Amino acid sequence: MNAARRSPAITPDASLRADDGSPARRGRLVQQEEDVFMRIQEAILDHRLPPGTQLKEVPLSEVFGVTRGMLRKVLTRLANTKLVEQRPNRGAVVASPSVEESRDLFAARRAIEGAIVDILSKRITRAQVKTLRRMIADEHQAYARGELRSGLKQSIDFHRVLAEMAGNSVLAEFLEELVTRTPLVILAYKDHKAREPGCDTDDHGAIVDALEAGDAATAARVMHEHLAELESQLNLREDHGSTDLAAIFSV
Amino acid sequence: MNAARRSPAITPDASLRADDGSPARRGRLVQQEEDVFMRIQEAILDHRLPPGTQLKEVPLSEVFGVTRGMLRKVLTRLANTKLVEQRPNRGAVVASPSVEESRDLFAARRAIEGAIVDILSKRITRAQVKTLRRMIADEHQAYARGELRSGLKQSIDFHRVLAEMAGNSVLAEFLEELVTRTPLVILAYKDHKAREPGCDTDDHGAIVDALEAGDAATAARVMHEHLAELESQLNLREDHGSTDLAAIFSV
DNA sequence: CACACATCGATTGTCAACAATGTTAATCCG
DNA sequence: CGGATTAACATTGTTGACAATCGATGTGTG
Repeated sequence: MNAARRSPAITPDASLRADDGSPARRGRLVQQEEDVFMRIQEAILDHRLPPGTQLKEVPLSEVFGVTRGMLRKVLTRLANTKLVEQRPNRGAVVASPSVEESRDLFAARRAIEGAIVDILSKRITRAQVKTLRRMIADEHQAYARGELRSGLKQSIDFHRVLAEMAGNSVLAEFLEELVTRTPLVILAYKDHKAREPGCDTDDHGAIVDALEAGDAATAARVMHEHLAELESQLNLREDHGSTDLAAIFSV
Repeated sequence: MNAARRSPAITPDASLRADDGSPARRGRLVQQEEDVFMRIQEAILDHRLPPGTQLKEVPLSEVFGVTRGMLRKVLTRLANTKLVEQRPNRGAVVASPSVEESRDLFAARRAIEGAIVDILSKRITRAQVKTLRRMIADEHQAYARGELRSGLKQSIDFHRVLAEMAGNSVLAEFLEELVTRTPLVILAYKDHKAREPGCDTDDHGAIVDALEAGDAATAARVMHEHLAELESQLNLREDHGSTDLAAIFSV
């Protein structure tokens, strides 16, 4: 079910090195695992490790200075969140989300975030509104200064915080996974002819307005539109998925 | 965040044995892992391994005739679906869902299954309606014959199939997790004074009716009510969670 | 020359011994 | 005798060596 965009089997030595070779290890082996997990995750989400890249265990473990077993655990964790795909006996590769999967992801986000704002509209506090408003202001500032990357990160955090505030840990965890997967989908399918995808409208502000007013229906509607717009900025036409030989050789 | 209902550290030798000691192993080591996974999962969902039970690696691996490493992987997988809790350096125990977690779970199911019926109402086929109707009939028969366990299992399958039919793999996977966790919650919190919780109303039929009619709103509403009723049959009052000493010693 | 088959190197998967940590029980003061 | 300290044990966590598998390359044959 994965888009068959296969990148060459990069051995990413130069790409994401930098580990203190110092053997200053305490009981923080778990810390170390977390660190490796985050580093690889970030590399994937930045497309420093593009979809399809083979993640070989030995080179990677050497780069990070951890044992192969540890790295293996990290790869499994990344597979759990669908950022990498583990093929039995054939190693792990960076996931290539298919169009269908990407659409499903956005549909799922609509469902879950719709529920989140619905819940939140009934229990949001003054302080929370204030926090959200400040986040939006910061976000706008970042965009205004042209700091696209920072702005995007803050946009994402807005959605995360919304989920936390709703106080439903189950939904929050699900959304966390979806929000993490979103950048991979965006980078994989962003339409180069269109403008940079992102939450640089004022939908966030409108959502907070509705939440403050306790207007669940409006909040949900704006959230839906917001996500639909984000999705619409992507180039999610079918083909991609099935290596279309005819098209490739322009027959 | 877990209900502190701690059961004695059962070493479940007699409880779930039975493994072919025959060394008829082929390349099916992964099969074996799946088998152990399912066996433990079923034991948990049946409350043969009640919440709080310690799952020690050596005894369990011996019972199933697998290596400790294999069992360890299984425990991690079970922890991923929240059926067991892994405490660093202190082993794994069967999860004790808290009241809050249980409520969140039902709220999440409402959100996700609401979205599922909404999607499905727009694309359901004749054949699918027929399949669902047959499932409902079978389910009713089971209940009518007093086969409670079978009926419950079929009720659950109904929800699963609905998710599959909607064709959104992301939502389907989320729901799969929630549906799996539900029996644990039910068994942990079922109100012994009330009647056996389950889907033995005809809500399922009403949902299919609405789906067939393409009436998304009604389908979603009935689904909501259906889940709300199931939740209401549980004894989800606060306390449970924080070992209430005063109550225990009736001070 | 195309295709099936065998061999070799590279890579992943498994295991059993070892290390680290937590838990329990005994011991030693105060 | 209560409470802390420490020693012995039980349990989990990690590692490096070994085994199984895959993919590529080369070879033989119709």
